[in-house]
Amino acid sequence: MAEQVRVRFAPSPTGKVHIGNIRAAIFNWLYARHVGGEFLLRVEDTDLERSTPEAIQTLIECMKWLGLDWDGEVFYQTSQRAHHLEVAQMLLDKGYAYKENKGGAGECVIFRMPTEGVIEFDDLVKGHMKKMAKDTQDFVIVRSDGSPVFHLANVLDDITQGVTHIIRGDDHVENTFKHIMLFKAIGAPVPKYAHLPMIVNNAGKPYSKRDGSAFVGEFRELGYLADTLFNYLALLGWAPGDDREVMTREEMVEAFSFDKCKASPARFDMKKLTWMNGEYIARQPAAEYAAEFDKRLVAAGLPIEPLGGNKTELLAQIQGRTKTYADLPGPFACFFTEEFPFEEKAVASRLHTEGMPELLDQLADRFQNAPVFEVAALEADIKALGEARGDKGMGPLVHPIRVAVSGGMTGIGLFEMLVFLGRERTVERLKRAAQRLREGTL
RNA sequence: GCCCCCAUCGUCUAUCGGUUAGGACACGGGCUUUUCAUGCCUGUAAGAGGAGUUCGACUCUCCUUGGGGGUGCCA
Repeated sequence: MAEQVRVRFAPSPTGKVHIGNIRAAIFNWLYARHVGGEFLLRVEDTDLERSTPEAIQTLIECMKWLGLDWDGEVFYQTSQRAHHLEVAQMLLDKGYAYKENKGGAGECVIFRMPTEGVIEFDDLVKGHMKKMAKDTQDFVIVRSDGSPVFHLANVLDDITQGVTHIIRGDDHVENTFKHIMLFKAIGAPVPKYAHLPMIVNNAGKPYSKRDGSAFVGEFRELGYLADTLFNYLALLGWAPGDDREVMTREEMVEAFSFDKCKASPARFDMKKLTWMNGEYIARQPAAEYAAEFDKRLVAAGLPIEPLGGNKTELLAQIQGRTKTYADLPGPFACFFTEEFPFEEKAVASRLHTEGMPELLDQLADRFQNAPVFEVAALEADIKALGEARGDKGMGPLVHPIRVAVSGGMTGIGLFEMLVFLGRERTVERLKRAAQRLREGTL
């Protein structure tokens, strides 16, 4: 009977959750779900300075937001202090560790590393790893102030939690040689290890907050979906082996394996993340999208009902054009208020031309007298007018109308836009723009 | 300095000795439509360098170079 797989995510709560860290959580989760094992959450809160209840709360919120559900109760490292110290004493008694007054700070407990032979292990992603014992050094396991050090606490907790696979960042490879000796000294089985490559910036250096958004919360605020971030991060250092990229959780769980993990660092590409977010937004249920849209309207101080037209139909037009929620309401503010902003560049390039006020007035009249105010009819009419004027395409008419009516150069299809706004409002906005151009206030 | 690891388009990656080295993002061109988008078609673009093993190397071995990690009474 195969042993039950048990993995863990063991962050120290620092208030913010770094993407490199959460990616380790994602890989742990993916592996646990793939093999039907358990995914545990251990909070390494031994740094009393930084481990505040708020920091722990933030961590848990990020986990929940990303759908990284863990099994069992949250395990707090501080609860194990007595046990850590007990084992340290045992190690001392058995001669695996010794006391020393290093640098005069008082006596600390130091673990003895071997001086001969090799220490080796098979990393699930990096392959066979080995180190000569002579290249290792003894290390402190209990500080002179009596507190257990990371190495001791981490290993001991993994033993008491019954962790079978340790999946963590590449920066821990060197620690592994120490930890293996600790497991052996304690007489516990050595778990399997999988070290994930680091996420780096454009310069190939570790990705930090200086490179842009580096914390989970920031991506959330910027309007990225949890599913997007999860999917994108899963693809940094792992690929299913075929050409799939946008995948469901189930597909990722099914396809996950360590031998498809890369051993080299991966760069974080904001552009691809944004593209993927657009894919996820386009696939969102309309109601969910509408709820997010409303949040952004409220945040912008706008009413949640459009000035005219059917909101559901309007959002259906906008949804497929949304890359991130941070873009909202942006160019779509014109559907909700008369106080929409005019983009300076758009005005300069499309409206500040000879005879524009007259043209806008002419168009206003034309719309006023159009027999029907519908997409197809309006499009045919403008096309006809353009041809009569000898224009090349509809651009010379469409661009000015768009800017006059919406303030910008992007948005939904122009004629759909006009119909949503309605005849009256369209005519009024065209005339107002013409007037402001004459006054020089636009 | 010493130790460990890594190396395919600009980026993320596929390839597990024999391929016109594939896909995606980004970028360029075209069509739908010289309106915003989408969609579709399409172009540019890669095995760091050098030895070796082999009938045959991106793939295996070694060296060089480049990059990353570690070298705390941090985690």
